[in-house]
Amino acid sequence: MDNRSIAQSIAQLARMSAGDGHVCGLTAAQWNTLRFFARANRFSRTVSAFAEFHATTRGTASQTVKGLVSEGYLTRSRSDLDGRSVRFDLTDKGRRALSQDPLDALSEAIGKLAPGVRTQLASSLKRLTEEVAGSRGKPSFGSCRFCCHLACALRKSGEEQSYACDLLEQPLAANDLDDLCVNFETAQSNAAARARRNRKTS
Amino acid sequence: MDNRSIAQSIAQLARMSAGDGHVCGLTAAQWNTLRFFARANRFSRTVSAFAEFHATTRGTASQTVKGLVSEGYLTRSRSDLDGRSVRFDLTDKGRRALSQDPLDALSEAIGKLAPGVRTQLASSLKRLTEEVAGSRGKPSFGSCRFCCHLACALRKSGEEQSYACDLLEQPLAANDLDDLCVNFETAQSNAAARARRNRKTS
DNA sequence: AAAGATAGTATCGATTCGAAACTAATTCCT
DNA sequence: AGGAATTAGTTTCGAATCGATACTATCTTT
Repeated sequence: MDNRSIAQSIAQLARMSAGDGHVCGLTAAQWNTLRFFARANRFSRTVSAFAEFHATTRGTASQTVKGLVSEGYLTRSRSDLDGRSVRFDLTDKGRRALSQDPLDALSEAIGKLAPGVRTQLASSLKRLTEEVAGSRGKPSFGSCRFCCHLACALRKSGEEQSYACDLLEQPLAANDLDDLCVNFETAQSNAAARARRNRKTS
Repeated sequence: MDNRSIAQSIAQLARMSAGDGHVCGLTAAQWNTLRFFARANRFSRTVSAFAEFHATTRGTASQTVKGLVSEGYLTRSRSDLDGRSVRFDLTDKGRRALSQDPLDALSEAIGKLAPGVRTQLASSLKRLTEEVAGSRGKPSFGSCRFCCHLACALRKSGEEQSYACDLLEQPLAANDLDDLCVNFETAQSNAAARARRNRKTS
């Protein structure tokens, strides 16, 4: 099986699963949007971040989000840190809808793989995502847990660890660590970016 | 990393690669169509087979194909076996276009994986495709090489092997064996279908 | 304080898609 | 053999999607 066939089978799998049109009254674009806002952390639940993730324009993303807000799947709230910024959060209706996500057929199939095979698959996909994203100069969206901006500190009192984002200088809860973030960067890509900056200012 | 995240990263990878809009003047739908007609065998290069593969309707598929024919990427020819059937084949222009396929970024990334990892990935994807296709009662599209309808025979004269499709009763060349076919069936799914038929007629 | 960048929204036209209606050829069923 | 049911492909129509562009508001830089 050659590389091109494997690439196509990834595309094929995504197409079959992504909800062929309308399931539960939601379109494919709307499902993708709900999924994103369910997995993104509080810094990333914005129109811009979603547009980048979904590889579309902000205008299109804004429309899709607007539709979901008016149908009660998302709530809209302005940020108090940045007056331009708006954050969108899933409502209960949104969460309930996601429990019928057509993509679950794929999730379940993945669950049936042997544990070792599953882990191997996850790491291959992560690798491929970084590679492809890198080759077109886009950020690759990952979780804080593997991000170079994650700062850990042991609290004086007790054994508890506390986490924070070094870039945004904001605290992070332990169960925030696996959410997607726009600002995700690996140690490598960060070093590369730093080098680029230095070259420019010199 | 949970199953749902893995499922989403497959979707994400496909989206990033599938050509975000227009590359070389072709839309995402058109790229998918060209890819299919490049890989499908002569029994499967039809509107219906493509519609099924691409999880869309025959009407939509017909439109996309018509566009590619009028732009010179595909040729249209009626079948002489079945008066209803029409076969579409890639032109040189079509083949040339495919050499700039945006999906190649993913193919190349796959090529950089270690051989063992790559093989493991391919087999996981095959497994997942069958699983998901099975769960919604759709055929899963595979190559003759692994199909239960492949019949082999050793020619009397010489060591040469000859191949044929048992279902369509048509000869197959050696380099047809890796092309996609609508009629693909594994031994298991064939047995299941046979059992279903027997139950009905009894 | 002015210039520029960034977040989000609104509008327009082109494209896409799915549903349904339609033609033509083939197969199934007595 | 002859009519009903299927199947292959096309066409048409309306809804949804998307990208480009222009626009407002806020923040940042100088």
